[in-house]
Amino acid sequence: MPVTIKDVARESGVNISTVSRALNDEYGVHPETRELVLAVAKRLKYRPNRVARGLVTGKSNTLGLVVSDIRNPFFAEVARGAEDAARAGGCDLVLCNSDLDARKQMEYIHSLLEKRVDGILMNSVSVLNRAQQQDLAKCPVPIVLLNRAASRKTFSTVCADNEAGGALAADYLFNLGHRAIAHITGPRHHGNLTARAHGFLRALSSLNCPEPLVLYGQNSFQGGYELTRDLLFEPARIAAGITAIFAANDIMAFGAARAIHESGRRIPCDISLIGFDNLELSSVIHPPLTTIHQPKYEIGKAAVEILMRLADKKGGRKPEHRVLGVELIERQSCQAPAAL
Amino acid sequence: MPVTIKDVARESGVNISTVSRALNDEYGVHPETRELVLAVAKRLKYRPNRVARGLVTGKSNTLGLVVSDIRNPFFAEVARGAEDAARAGGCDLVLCNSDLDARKQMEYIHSLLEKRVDGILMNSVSVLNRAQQQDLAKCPVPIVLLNRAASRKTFSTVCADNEAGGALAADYLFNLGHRAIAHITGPRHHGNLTARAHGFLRALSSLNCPEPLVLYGQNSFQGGYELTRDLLFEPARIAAGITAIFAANDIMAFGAARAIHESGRRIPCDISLIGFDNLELSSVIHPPLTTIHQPKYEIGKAAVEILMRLADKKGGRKPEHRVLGVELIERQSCQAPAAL
DNA sequence: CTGAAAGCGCTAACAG
DNA sequence: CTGTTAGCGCTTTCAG
Repeated sequence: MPVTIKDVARESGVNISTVSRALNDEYGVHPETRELVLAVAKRLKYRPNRVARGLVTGKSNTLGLVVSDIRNPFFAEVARGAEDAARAGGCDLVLCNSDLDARKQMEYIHSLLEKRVDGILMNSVSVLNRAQQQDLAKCPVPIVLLNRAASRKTFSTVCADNEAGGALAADYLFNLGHRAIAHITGPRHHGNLTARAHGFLRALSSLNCPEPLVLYGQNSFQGGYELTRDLLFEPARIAAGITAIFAANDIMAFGAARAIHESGRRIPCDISLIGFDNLELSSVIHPPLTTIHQPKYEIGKAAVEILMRLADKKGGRKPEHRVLGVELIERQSCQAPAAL
Repeated sequence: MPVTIKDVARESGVNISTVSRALNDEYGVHPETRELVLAVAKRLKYRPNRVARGLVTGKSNTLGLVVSDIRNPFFAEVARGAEDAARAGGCDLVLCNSDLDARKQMEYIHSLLEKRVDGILMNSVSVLNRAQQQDLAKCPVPIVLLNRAASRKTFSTVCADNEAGGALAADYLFNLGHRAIAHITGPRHHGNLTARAHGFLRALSSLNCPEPLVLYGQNSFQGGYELTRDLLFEPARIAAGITAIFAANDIMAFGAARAIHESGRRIPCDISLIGFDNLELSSVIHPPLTTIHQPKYEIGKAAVEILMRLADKKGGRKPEHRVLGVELIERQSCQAPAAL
């Protein structure tokens, strides 16, 4: 039904390969012929069938993006960066939500491969078992891991400098005068969060600050809420004198804020609170949250750029690793401790 | 490089068309042959090339999703619903961010058509000029408009019952005892917001409530903030006695909350605030926002279902219109006015 | 039930 | 510079 290259060829009295060249090549076709072909194509509203082209070229100009859940504002931002970069490079992005489920994730990967995507962006590989990871390693297209440190040699990675971010938070709180600090974070072994904690603790210790209280829990609003509630309500807690809290991410910080409010304390007068991520909402809550900015958009963008470079040359596809800088965004959730 | 249907055929000693049938058809092939083929396919780790298949069948099993910005949590939720439904139906979803820019939007549409998507979900068509809309109308694949009332006969639509939502807000505030109410909303002519305002005003008037103050501004955090600030600070404002505000959406409500805080007033003691959308963040802010829930996930899901049904039968592709219900989510940002 | 053959729409040598 | 000829990997008649 739609008009094909053949129609254009017939209508302009040339061979279809000439049409193809006129439409794609920069040269190798007489200017006049090209003009003619282009004119006819336009008149006929010809739209090349990209799947046919893909079949012969072996490239689909499509990238796959596998995130746990696009509703997570972090990934939404990454996705936007990725999509913009993909579009700039002439690629489409297909969206997959894995829910961090290994089976689902593998299904998506295979589905993407069947569609012959040119590359895949993925936010986590850690839920996969050994066999699955090896399966992935011999994937025919390049894969870049979002938000993962450069551990696995087989995949490219893009992530923020989590350790530096942790250190930034430490310096800031310390310089404000805080000495009794708590850090609330997710599970004990979680690549990014662990790196943040590490940077935080190291910076504090090099500042000769008393060791902070570190609480592990769920990496979620609820987790941040519960951890903080425990911190503030348990009378036996050493935490009695805590003047500042560093939450491993903004979501947890939101939970912490709720718990702080409920305890009748105020931010920042009674307790300073600092987060990590700089989600858009962190400027929306009251008081606006001071936090460590992660370049989410740039992470997506960089990942796609790596992917497209890798997809281009069939040869040297050496994995590439990129660590992006973070920065402190000072808003209104921190101040010097009351005691000072 | 990857293993093709030909390899499977050779390896199992049958013709490629038999392989094709064994893999796709439910019948018409001898059970033993089928077993054999399936076994060989598995052993060889055969993955059908879906673009090749698409070329001959004319279907890509791909849907396009064009939203203004996936970072808008509303669309992220819609996208998730759409993706889940698409996946359930064996389709992929390609993500496009139009920024509500007409040119970009048309480029995406054409790009999607070149990829031969089976259908398109789109969140707005109102930025397009007449010619562009007509162009769209004769699009070879079905299009469903998200979040649009069933005005245009040419496209299918899915949206929430905005008017009913506005009425819900009105009843709630009125029953709480509020009589001096303000409604802050976006531009004067904005399909959804207008419908909300309409439902709100109508319900109030049928309740014999004094007419509320309606303020038009930007449909954004900033807009909500500025409108509310004007409302609270302008001494000349009739608004002196306002006890409740209905914001046309949660984002504006967040802005309003900020302005209210800054004016030294408290929610809900001094002013009640109700939003619309029920974004996830609305339960995160302090105090948790009472709002009208819109079934965002379901909107995406319904849209994809319509699309897939329409894409299936080449024949009767009558546009379909669906209006989904809304509901009041009572949290802590509203109470009876102090005067009572 | 299975094989042979045609062809989806396009690109890519290879001649001319 | 342009036409001819092969396919890309698969589905789909059409015979057998």
